[in-house]
Amino acid sequence: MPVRTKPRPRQALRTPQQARSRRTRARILKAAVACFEARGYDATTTAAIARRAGIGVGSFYGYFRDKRAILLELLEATIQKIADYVVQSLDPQMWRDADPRASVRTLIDALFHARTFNPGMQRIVWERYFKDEEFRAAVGIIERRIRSAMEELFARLKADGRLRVDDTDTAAFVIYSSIEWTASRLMLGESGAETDRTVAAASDMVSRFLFKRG
Amino acid sequence: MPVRTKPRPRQALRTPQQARSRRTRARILKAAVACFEARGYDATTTAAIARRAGIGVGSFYGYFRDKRAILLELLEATIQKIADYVVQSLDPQMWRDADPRASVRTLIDALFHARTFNPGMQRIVWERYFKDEEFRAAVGIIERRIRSAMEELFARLKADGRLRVDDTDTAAFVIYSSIEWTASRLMLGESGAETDRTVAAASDMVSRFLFKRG
Amino acid sequence: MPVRTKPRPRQALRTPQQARSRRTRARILKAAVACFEARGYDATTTAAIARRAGIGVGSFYGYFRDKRAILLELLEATIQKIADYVVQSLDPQMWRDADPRASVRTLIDALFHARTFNPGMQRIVWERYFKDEEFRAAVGIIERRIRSAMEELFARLKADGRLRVDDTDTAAFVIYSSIEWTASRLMLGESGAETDRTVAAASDMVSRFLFKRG
Amino acid sequence: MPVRTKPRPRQALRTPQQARSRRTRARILKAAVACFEARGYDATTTAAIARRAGIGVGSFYGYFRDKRAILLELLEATIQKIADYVVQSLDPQMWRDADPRASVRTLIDALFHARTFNPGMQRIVWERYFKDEEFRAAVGIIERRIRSAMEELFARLKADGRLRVDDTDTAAFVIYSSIEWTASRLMLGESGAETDRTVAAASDMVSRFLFKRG
DNA sequence: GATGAATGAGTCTTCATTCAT
DNA sequence: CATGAATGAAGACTCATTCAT
Repeated sequence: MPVRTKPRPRQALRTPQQARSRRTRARILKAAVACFEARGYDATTTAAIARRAGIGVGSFYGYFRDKRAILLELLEATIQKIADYVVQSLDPQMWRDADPRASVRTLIDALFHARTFNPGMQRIVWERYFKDEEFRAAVGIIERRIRSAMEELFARLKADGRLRVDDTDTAAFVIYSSIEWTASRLMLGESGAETDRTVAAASDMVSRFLFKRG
Repeated sequence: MPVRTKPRPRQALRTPQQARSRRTRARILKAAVACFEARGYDATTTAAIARRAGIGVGSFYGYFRDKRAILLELLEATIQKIADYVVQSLDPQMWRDADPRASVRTLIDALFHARTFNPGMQRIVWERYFKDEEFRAAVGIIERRIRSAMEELFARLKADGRLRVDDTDTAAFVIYSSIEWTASRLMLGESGAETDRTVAAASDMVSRFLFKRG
Repeated sequence: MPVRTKPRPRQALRTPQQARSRRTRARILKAAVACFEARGYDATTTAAIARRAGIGVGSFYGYFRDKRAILLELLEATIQKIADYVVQSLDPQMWRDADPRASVRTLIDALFHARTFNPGMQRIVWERYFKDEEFRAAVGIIERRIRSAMEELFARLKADGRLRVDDTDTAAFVIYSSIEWTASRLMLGESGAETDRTVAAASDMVSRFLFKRG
Repeated sequence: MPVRTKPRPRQALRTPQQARSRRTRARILKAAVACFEARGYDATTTAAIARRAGIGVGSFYGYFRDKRAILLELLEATIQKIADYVVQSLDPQMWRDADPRASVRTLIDALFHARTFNPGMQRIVWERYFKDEEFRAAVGIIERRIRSAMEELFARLKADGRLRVDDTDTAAFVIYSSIEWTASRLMLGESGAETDRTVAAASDMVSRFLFKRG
């Protein structure tokens, strides 16, 4: 890149309205994910993504700022979904009415299931998580929403005298991080554990943690 | 960053016997860790490590195959220590004699404490974990040893009728992964949780999971 | 270039102390000038400079930040020399003692001669002048020093009643710019004028401008 | 910026006869000038011109071979005007009849004024001048016409014994180049000089150069 | 043993130009 | 005719690794 005195405004991204353009955009996303999964994020070059998408290198830059933008977009597209999905299972009404064990099981199921929304991305997001503040922030949004919902729920249950734990905020953190990683490990393989039995054990652990008759 | 697929033939490593040589080696290790912590693993160049260690770039290669070897060595040096340290807290004799809650607390303490053996390396190891099979393998050694010890312990306790859980192997995995990540998150900051309260909560969770009167 | 969250410090430039290194540096400079002259500044690639210097691309960057740095260095190295050289010919003592026509001729000679200090660079510096603020600034230093000296000299001569012009500062600017470009055009060729006759004419023009009996 | 050595075969240009087409052409020219002024010639992309002109990139090529063609066209459109305008002020009849000082003043005024025909293009043309032979040639046409007229005029005046200078051709060159650059510097700013005083000084310089009683 | 200059393959990124719609 | 998506050659720059001194 030639040294510029005045930084030139980055060339505008294509804003795809036409059908062909949208299809190309989708092809790039798909190709990128495939490359990321196959060789990891860092080892994937823009050229490789373009080749796999069957387009020229230059076209790539018409749609995305760089490969990081793809990952960020994919992540941000799932953030809402994941958080919404899990928060559903933290509905106070449900927890009041239903059997505590069943409610916990529903929550744990949701937390595990949320990991499967974008299975191929799991490892990639983790690969990025420790290197990229923006990624941590994006993932942090999910965590904040879910932990907040847990904290609120636990506070109510505690006020109703239905909870065994006192320090509900810390409990929310411990439960969240425990399940987050247990579920991730399962998805990433190499854990030597089975999904059903893991979900069951995790449910037991959490419900006994929270409830006397858990 | 050029990602090398095929390793090239390399010059033989010096095996340092002399005092000065050993000191240089130590300086490189220290410099590398400092660089890794400061800028992350990938962003650290061999030149930067050498500069910080006060040696020439060429000399670096006399001591280490590459920067990856440094991390691997640092990791491998801690593997034994960590595993040994945690396994101590899984001594069946102790668990039979002591109060279950106290035993669990000792285990949780050990698992949290083990993370502090090489605090600056935490993030770096995680950064590497998802990208490098050999790293996962090294970390896996710790896990396997600890989970094995847990499985054995739990099996005995179960045989003695002192355990609430049935599926002891899965319980071992769930407990291990839960605490691993909870402790990591704490070390890495940004969790918004306090150490003491987190350890206490984690202990409660695990002991209630395992024992009727936990 | 991968997108970095934190900008990495630019790799340090080699500071050549050893003989070989100094020779390489000189080779690069020479090669760069040759390339610039042959194809122009913009059309010269770092690779071309490196090839001509008989070194690898990477080596180039060990010595210079980019090709712009070369030009700037060459320019800055001449700035002092040129300004000093011309300012000499503006010594008030000399102008008081000597014949006005002779003094003017000495000045014009100096201004023309200064252009020959780095003949190959003339066109390149001009090529850059209009595109690069830093270049204009560097060239501006020469101008400011010379015009200042002229202004001071003219003010004194005027005070002595020896000058025909009133607005001495504007006179200094007009003389400076006139000779600057006339000399440049001569060096760049295609003017269809001869050096000796041009210098003579310019001298006449300036001395008649300044002095009654010029 | 890729510097093309060999021009590729190109699609035929549209020859606009229709009103709309001519309007589009004008819009492109206007947009190009605006871009050139704003960012410089080299930093202006065809896409930027097209965007500013409100047309598609592809359409651009229907009207101009490339951005260079635009500049060349703009220049060539002014060449006649500038030369004609200045040559007017070199009319021998006028110089014979009028006061020499007034004639010179008229010439200098014309030379300065000619620079203002296309003020925004000044810097751009200079930016191009040293890089592009065809540009130098185009600008050279102006110079040749004006210098020829000057040479002829001076020769006559000399024959009439009204001129102080002997080497009239060289005088024409020196005067032309002097005023060209002095006027340009003024237009480009950063000279620290005022227009009126500069024109006055330049007039004095030239008239004293040419005439005894200048 | 130590040094650091030299290397060049490998990445990213831009942009003039074409051409299917 | 207009459009703008697609192209890919070309250029800048980095950094792990070697090797002559």
